[in-house]
Amino acid sequence: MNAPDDFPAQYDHAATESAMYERWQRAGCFTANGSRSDRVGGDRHAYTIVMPPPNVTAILHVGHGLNATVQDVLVRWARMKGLETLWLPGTDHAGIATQNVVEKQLAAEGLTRDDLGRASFVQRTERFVEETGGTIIQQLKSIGASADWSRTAYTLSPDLSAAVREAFVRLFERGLIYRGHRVIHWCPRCLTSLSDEEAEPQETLGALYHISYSLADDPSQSITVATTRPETMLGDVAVAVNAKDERYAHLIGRSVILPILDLPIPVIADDYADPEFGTGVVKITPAHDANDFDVGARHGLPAPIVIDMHGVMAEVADARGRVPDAVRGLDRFTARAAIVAMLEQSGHLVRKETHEHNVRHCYRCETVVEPRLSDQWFVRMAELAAPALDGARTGRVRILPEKWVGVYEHWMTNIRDWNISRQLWWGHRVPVWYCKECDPPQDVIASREDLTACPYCGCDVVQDEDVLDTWFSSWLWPMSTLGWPNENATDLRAFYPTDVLVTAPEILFFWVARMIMAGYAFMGDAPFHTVYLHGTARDTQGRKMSKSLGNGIDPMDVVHRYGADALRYTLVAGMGLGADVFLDPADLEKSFAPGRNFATKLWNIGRFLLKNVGDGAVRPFADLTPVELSRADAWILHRLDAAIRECDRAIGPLSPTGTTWRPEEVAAGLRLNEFAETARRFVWNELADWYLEANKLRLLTDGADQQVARSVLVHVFDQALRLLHPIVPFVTEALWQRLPGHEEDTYLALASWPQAGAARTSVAAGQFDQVKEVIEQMRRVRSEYAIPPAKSIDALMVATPELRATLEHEAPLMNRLARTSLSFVQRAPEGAAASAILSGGTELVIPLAGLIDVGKECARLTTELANLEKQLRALETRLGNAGFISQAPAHVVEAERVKLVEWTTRRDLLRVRSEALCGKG
RNA sequence: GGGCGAAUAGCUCAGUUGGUUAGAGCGCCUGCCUUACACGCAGGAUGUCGGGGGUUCGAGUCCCUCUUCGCCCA
Repeated sequence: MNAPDDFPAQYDHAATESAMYERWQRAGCFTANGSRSDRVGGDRHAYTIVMPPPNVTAILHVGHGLNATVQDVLVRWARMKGLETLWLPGTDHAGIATQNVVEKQLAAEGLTRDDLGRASFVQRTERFVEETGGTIIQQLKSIGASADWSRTAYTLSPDLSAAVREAFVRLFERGLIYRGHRVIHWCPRCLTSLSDEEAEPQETLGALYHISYSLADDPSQSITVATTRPETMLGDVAVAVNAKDERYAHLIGRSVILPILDLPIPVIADDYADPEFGTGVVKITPAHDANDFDVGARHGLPAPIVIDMHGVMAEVADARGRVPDAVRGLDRFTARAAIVAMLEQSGHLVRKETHEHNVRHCYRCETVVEPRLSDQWFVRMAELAAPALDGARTGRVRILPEKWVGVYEHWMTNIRDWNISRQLWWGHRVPVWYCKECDPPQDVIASREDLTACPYCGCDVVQDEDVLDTWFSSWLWPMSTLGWPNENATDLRAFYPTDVLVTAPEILFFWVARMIMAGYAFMGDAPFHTVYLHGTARDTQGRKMSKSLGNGIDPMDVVHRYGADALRYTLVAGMGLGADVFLDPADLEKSFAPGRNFATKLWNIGRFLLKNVGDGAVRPFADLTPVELSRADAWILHRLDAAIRECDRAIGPLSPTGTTWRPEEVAAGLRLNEFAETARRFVWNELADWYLEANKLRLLTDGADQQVARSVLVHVFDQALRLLHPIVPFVTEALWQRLPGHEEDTYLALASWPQAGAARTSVAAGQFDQVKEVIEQMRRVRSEYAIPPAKSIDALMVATPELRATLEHEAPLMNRLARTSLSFVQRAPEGAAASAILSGGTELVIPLAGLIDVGKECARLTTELANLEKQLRALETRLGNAGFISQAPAHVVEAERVKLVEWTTRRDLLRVRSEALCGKG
């Protein structure tokens, strides 16, 4: 099994990964069993993460990879901790996005959705989803995502659609869903309304046009309004000034003449007019601006519509005679130029200045959004927001990084009603029917079941044509995927509430906040206790990776070239809490080689181990007695304990101790980069660089000690593989399967998480640190004086009495690793020599007559001595400070005293060396 | 315009309640194909912790202020 042939010097990820994933799946490693959850009488705590569902037709990009990797690390860790772990995957039907793609295909065939009609358009979209959907699921598998695919959900599936209906009807019955007539965001390309969140503001350099309106009763006077959208003036019904604005107070109640149309419109007083902005006079266009709509409503003004659904100038409603022939039929932006030209010609354009402002764009097609007056369905949010806000404030839900808490609270406290209807065909149809004859109690009928006749009069009914916002299904995701609204569903009882929600901050409002509201509204509890908002993948210039910029990295490309483990390692290691991950799309080697190199390093530790231990039986680690252990053994076990503790601390508690997070633990954990770095450092810099090197001699010498070394080595590597498994699952599993004593059909993916022993100082481990320091100092001297690596050199040690026996015993090891020939002496000899003072006061002297540069060594000693004396003086001052002694905690003062002794000894020894080499003074 | 946050080595960033001589990775320099690994080994250099002020025995860490940058919302 471990023949040299299948253990090449370099790890072959391609030969390992997909086969390993298959084995995990066949063994059911990722399948959760609800009946084992202690919430339904089982014997294990449950741990659940619901995967943010990618769009069903999406192709995996780095953002998905990053998101999935974070979740997979957490889930694999929880699984190893022995929890009944469910990572529930799925996809989102993505209303606008998917419909857009299909419409583009149709356009290529010269067709529109209207040519097909609703039913066949939906059919065609379903077919498209069947053909192309699911690609991303295969891709997630290839990066190692250990989701429970047997539970894969889809927002448009019958079960989840039923949940959507249930949620809608319940909210309708509670009076929280209503039909509203108001100005909403409209995409003239997608031909649908958008929620506030879907209309994304973008900084745009536009113009502010100052237009003069003459007074109707005195054409010699005029006032100037400032607007960024002059084309909407055709729909103006008033100009507003602030009542407190003395400049205009005398005009209130009079009329001005709307240029071009020559229509008199009133000057009204409204606080909406900001005296500080522009000229302080604002034109009021109720049908084409949400704020103006409110002003119009306050003043009982009409709302003429002069722009149609396509963004084209037209007399749509209440607008007879308002759109001149010259602009009728023009696109809004063309019309803007035409209107400006007309104003210029008639002398009404006072001036035009460049103006930077935010213009909202459709988040799916980037088209500039048009405010549009229409009838839409809204969810009343304030009542839903209250418990969700409370949940964050009381610590029921924590949001990490904490800087987002403020943003969340601000949004929640200023929440606006949610427009949930979309004029699309792809999605959940609004479950509302209109009776053709009678007038039902709430005017319309919201129903869980499809209606064919009015339940009140039996007459014909028609269903609302609109579909629901995609996010109206997404916000139910943590419940609906577990079986809600069936409150007896095993999964719902076993796994709800879930634990952590991992996503990008961009969808904090779109999705996360709404899920929390839905959780409280429908289940009476938050859907998760932790929101982990990770960073964004960016290129080296800090630009977000995106398809349109062409600066993305294809994760599949990385998987093929460097392996899934390399991808995951790079993403995790680069990801501070909430920090963006910087990658170079032009140089994959730079970004991903470190991950691949680490996998190879692990692989080679495995090779070394197999070569030196073989795959036969090894003494069980538990049988070893402390006296059998070498100092190196004690040291690596001590380091292992420390590494486990640090990893645990970095990744943090699985869940809050009680039902809410205590203030001191709110920010704890989820430092995946620290977790990765700690584990890497242990394996590479401690296990490989020191323990393996220190063990080479022992492993070559047959006998009882060799058996101890083998046992410790296998144990420590086994533990290290466990620590690293959540980050680099493939290479660790492949190695773990080859460990001596591995039992058939057992998987690292299900192995238990390492447990740290009690924290304690180990004398033997401390002694090994001394040995290590000697070797390091010897290497430094060798390097400094360019002593050829192969040349062995003599070195003298003046050891303190308590260390002498230890150091003598470890001399063979030191000689081997530092290429020295050590002798122990009572006092350092005179003469040209390089030296080092070790902690604890041991002196290392390397007589190098002829080899060393006395001046150089002298200068080095002098600098070291000067630095130390400076530090020592500062320390003495601190200890001489009455305030410090009396007010600092005792352990801090004590530590400073210990330091004083240590540094003084060192200073004295350095001074002697310095004087011996450089002469006194 | 309102709110939130950031500024630490050449680059990207750690530094969770103030308390070792401020760390890591990458990059850079020097030397090594030392029988697990050159995707490797050994050694090395690099910081007025953005400026100023304050609180404190003690500040990268807390407070104020200025500068620069970012994010969210209007």
